[in-house]
Amino acid sequence: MDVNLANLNEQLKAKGFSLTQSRILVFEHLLKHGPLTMRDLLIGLAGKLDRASVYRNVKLFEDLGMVQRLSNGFKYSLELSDRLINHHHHLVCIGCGAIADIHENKLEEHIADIAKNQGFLPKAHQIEVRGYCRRCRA
Amino acid sequence: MDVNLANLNEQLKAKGFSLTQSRILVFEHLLKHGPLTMRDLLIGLAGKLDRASVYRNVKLFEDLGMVQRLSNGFKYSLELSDRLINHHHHLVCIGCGAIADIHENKLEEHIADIAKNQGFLPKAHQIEVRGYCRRCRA
DNA sequence: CTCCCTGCAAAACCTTTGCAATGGA
DNA sequence: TCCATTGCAAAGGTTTTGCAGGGAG
Repeated sequence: MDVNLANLNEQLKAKGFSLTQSRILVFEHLLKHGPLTMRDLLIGLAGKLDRASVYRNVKLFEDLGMVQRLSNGFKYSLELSDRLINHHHHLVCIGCGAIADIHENKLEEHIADIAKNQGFLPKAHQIEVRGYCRRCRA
Repeated sequence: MDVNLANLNEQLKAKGFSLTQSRILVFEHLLKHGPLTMRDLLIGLAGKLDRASVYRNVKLFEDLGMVQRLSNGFKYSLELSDRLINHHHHLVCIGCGAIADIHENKLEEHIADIAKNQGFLPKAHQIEVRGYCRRCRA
């Protein structure tokens, strides 16, 4: 069994849920296609799985902390959570659309500190910086 | 006229739109109640204004850059934009949906520095921290 | 064999749109 | 007055739910 599917199985069993074909399909689709809107996820799984089951399983995965919802402009996307993929943020160029990653531990700590100072228990966060990349700033 | 209403009027007139009772109601509701879900905005204005007009005017305000959407899981909240109120970010409670503001100049500088270090000219950014507020962390 | 899980269909929401009437400048 | 704007009603989308049958353990 694939290491990631093993992970899914482990998470489900730990809470008394079953490893079903439906759940494998949803999980593998997210694993393969990265951040997806619910709409694209439904389209991608159409014919293999009922809409209701997609919604129910996405909700379950979220409750288990295996899937997170990201803001993506005004839309929302689903992706496997930080526990399963590398956590990072993005610099998005308004000029050419290029996307660069941000990996900054100090920034992560900074945000965690601010949340704690307000009595908040942070679970996830997202940062998006929009601007011009080196080539487009001229 | 209230200084904020004057601002609304100015923004509308600059693009050839009218200052109507409906628009005043929507604007004042957002000004008074801070970040609101569309649902709460509709409820708050029920009886004074038709749903369709709320949607149409929120959309207009967004186009004019006077209102911005905040992600809140799969939902979203609306608030007056940075041009009208101070620039800030949000702590969103997964438990009860409460939204608290973050005002941290050091964080702003930190993000600007990271962008610059990658040759990036930042124009805008958004940060969202999701977790549990003091009351919900129990 | 026993429930949990799924598909189906309908219900419940949420958002947009067409049109005639109204009201702002 | 003139045309943007509104309310109404209906359509179009999205998400949730009840229930009976099917699959995992």
